[in-house]
Amino acid sequence: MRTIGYHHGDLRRTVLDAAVDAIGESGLDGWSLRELARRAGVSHAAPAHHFGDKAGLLTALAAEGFDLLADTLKDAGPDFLEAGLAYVRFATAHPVHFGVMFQPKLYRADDTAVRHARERAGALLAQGARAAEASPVGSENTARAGWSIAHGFASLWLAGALSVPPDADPVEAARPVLRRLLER
Amino acid sequence: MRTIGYHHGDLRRTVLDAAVDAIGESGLDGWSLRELARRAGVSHAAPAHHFGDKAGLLTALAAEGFDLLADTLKDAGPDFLEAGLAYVRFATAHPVHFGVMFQPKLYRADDTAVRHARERAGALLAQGARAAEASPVGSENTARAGWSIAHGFASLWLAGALSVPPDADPVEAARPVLRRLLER
DNA sequence: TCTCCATCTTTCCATTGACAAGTTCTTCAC
DNA sequence: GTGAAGAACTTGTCAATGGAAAGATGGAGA
Repeated sequence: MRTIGYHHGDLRRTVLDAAVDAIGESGLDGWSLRELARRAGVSHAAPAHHFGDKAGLLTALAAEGFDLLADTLKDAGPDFLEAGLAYVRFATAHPVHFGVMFQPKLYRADDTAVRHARERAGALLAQGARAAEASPVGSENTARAGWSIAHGFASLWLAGALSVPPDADPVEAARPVLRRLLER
Repeated sequence: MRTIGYHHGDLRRTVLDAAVDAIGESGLDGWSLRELARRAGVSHAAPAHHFGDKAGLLTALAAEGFDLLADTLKDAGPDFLEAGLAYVRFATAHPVHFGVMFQPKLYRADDTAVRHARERAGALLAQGARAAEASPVGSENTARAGWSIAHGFASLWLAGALSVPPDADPVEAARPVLRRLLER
């Protein structure tokens, strides 16, 4: 990989990383394509070649996010609780991706790469739900409950809405909360 | 209320409503202060007098959102399930407010009006959690579980992530899901 | 009636997103 | 090894935007 000269070498990756940094620092509307180009040391129009426009860049981020989520869920295995904790682990490890993924108006949700990655993650989520509920009766609601509680906890954590010690581990904080859904 | 002449009469309210419309149509970055001013029939700098800047307008929206949420929770009473359903009802009835409220980087979360409204809503939420769990042991996790599942369901519903009939009622769809947390 | 001040307008500038056209480099067929 | 084709990037441009500054308007109270 070269980093000097007319051809950057890995501009697509560099701009995506810069976007994650910039959005992480300043929020979903505190960044510009031109700023990313400056950070990457290229001209202001270079990112457009790879992503088209802002929505195109966010589309790439969303696709990458669903893929990372699927990877995390796959590593966690089919256990219901572990899948939920993996979901929280992904969201807190990749907060920018997570934030973009579930704001479909910001990107092209019907993009092929996004659809494939989202379906892969969805299949792994459904697998975790089937592990918890053997009977098919009501299994859809069980799946939605598990997805909801994991998604909700992650969202509230990232929004800073939960009053927790500053150095707390989100996954360990989530464990007793997600358990509430299983044990009673 | 007048709508012509130098003084608009109720520009603040008008611009807030226009912002809700615009964000609802085009998403959180598909709107501009100048567009809102045009919709309201005033000069492009008029909104700045009431809100300062974009973050100021979103701050007003967030404060209004937490107030509306508190109102909805108050109407629902202290029952745990009803509070959760009220949470979903608020989120789906005011999706733009809900979306802004939990993206604190977009506005000034330490604003006085926002803080007061958020604390009022938080107190009502905590009251619903106490109703479910008499013993103080683990009640914090119960509260977080309830908030998480309601927040998660609402977020996923608004993101279009749940596969449901197009005319389905979100509150009725949420009922069996939230029940999973109570009955087992 | 006079004065103060909230409300709104006009003017201005740096920044941005997006497009068009041109330049540099790489790759691959022959 | 060479030359054509295309990918990667640059330069130039334009309308739109956010935000600030300074001025105009009119309502409300003394």
